Amino acid sequence: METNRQLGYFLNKTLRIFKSQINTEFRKQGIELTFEQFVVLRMLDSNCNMIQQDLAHVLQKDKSIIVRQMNGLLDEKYVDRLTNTNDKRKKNLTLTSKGIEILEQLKLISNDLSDRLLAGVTESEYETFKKVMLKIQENGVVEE
Amino acid sequence: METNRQLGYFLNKTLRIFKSQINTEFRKQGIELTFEQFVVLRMLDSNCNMIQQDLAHVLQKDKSIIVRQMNGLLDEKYVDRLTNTNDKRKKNLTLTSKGIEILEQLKLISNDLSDRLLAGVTESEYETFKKVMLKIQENGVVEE
DNA sequence: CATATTAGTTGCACTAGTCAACTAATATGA
DNA sequence: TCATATTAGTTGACTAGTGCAACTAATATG
Repeated sequence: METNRQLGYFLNKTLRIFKSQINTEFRKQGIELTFEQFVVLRMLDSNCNMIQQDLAHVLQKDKSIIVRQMNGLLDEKYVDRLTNTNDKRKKNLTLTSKGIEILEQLKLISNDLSDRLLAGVTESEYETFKKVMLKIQENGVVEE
Repeated sequence: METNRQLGYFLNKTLRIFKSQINTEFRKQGIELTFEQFVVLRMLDSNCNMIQQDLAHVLQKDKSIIVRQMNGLLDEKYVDRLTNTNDKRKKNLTLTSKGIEILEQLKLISNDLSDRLLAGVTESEYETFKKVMLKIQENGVVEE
């Protein structure tokens, strides 16, 4: 494979475009959430009873970041955080009905934006694109 | 194309892995530069006599961000910033020899990391991957 | 020549992320 | 059992990156 692939450069620029446009759309629709919080909400929607450590692990973030992002979501009552009765260290996270509701709106915005940004990209090209990113994520796991 | 592609999610997680690992490697080698500054240096290396607005436009960032990133590079004497004699509003940016030198080191780190993260990805898959990102960037251009 | 535009700069506010220290709860093993 | 280690969560201090608005200085435009 050739050198100077500029992997980081391409990823960086592409994500900045995505993030800035989705955040702009959130503001336009009066939604006071960030893209990162959207990712967390989506994660809680598809995985039941996650705790903060699970989120930190899946998203490959420091647990302190999760705490802070969660605080915002709790303040706005999008998420419930309940201490696990079997293990009082753990706090189970679940979406409230308000959270489920806003998530539907956020998904619509995200899907519309993705449609627009991926115009002209075939299904098979997108599959390859996703496959490469999953491979990078797999290769990027840091051994402890 | 299916909905719920999670374009942002994949991009976000992949880039976070890349950035955090390249910044760690920079620190390990005693390099006090960030990934973003590396991108800027690379850009100045391949495009002669850019001004800050050019950088802001190519990188799709606010011009104020460029000013601040440039200040750090100027302090460390990796870059020269000279007022254009024909148009005194503009400031031409060029790499110093120190800048060219460190850039070679940064490129090595970046290429090594990319090699590691892209292990198992074929040349043609990477080409498709890049093509999709370029398409997103093209579709993401905001009309003024 | 008045006005608009452009390039750069600065201040302010905020999100994201890193790191270290800390508490509380639970697990482990001599 | 009980000292010790580990785990989950929290907080504080710090830095990088970003976005926006206001501003200066220089140039372009009609």
